[in-house]
Amino acid sequence: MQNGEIAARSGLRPSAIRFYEQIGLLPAPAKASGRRQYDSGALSRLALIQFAQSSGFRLAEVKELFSPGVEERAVSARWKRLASAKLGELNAFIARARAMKRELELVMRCQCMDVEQCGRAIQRALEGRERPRKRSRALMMSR
Amino acid sequence: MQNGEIAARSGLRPSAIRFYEQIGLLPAPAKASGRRQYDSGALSRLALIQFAQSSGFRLAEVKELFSPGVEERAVSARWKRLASAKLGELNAFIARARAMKRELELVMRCQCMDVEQCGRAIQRALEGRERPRKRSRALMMSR
DNA sequence: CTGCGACTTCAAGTAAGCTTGAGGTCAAGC
DNA sequence: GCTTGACCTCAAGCTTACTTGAAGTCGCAG
Repeated sequence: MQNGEIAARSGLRPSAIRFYEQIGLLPAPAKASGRRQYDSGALSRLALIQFAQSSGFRLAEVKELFSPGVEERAVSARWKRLASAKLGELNAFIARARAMKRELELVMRCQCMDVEQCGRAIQRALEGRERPRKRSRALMMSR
Repeated sequence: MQNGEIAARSGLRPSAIRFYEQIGLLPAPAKASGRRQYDSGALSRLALIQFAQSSGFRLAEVKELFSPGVEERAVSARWKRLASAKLGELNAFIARARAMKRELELVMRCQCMDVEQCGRAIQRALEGRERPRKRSRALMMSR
């Protein structure tokens, strides 16, 4: 199986496969006349990568899942550590998303005619409330 | 009020203020001997920008809020259009986050000893399920 | 006069996860 | 022998919201 085929089977693009290899997420396979030759193990590994990603793990974390620490020989142990941290992140994340929803619902009742008026209204409403010192960067949405 | 002061009052950094001006989010103020001189209107505008951001709007969307289309002279009308779109995104977003939670809870029951075994297990579990053709990129978490 | 701090401009760097482009190689088919 | 298509490498680009760095300007205190 070479790059085009494993890409098609995994639903990724050949460039993504090469990228994973480049960052050390996928081991470099044997090559025949310059071309990568993959076996079904590589396909399983890609499935695992994709599953982990869809569960919210970043590639760096997936990499961590693949490379055991001293006392974490079992994959399940690594999964559990990573997953419980991620669950915490997700909860914070959902809470933040809900707070945004509440703000949006307030916005839906906006009566302001111009930006100046609206800016002053927001400013008054926020007065006294503590301002976050550092931008939260907690939540981003896709395009 | 010059850059340092409006930055301190808004909780932003001077560089951020200049950046907003650069991308056309904040109108260029008058300058005295090369330095920007802001009035309280600028501060209100920054408050509005920050509020919009905290509600999940990207800067490009905030910009749209500031520049009316043909039939949308009132800020409230623009807010409503943007906010209802954003509410939809947020809901999709929360749904995705919850799906991730379910996956993570599955992962917490993982018994696999090595990556190969785990990859195969995932692969079997996913067999038959349709694979997303295009990566969703729907959700990202902060560090 | 010198130093200081706050400001200026402009360009480049950051994170994440890839994609895209340029330019080259390889085996098969006609 | 030539084209085609799939692959290769390497570097750079994409997105968002800024920050950082280099180098210069400004007014004021001492």
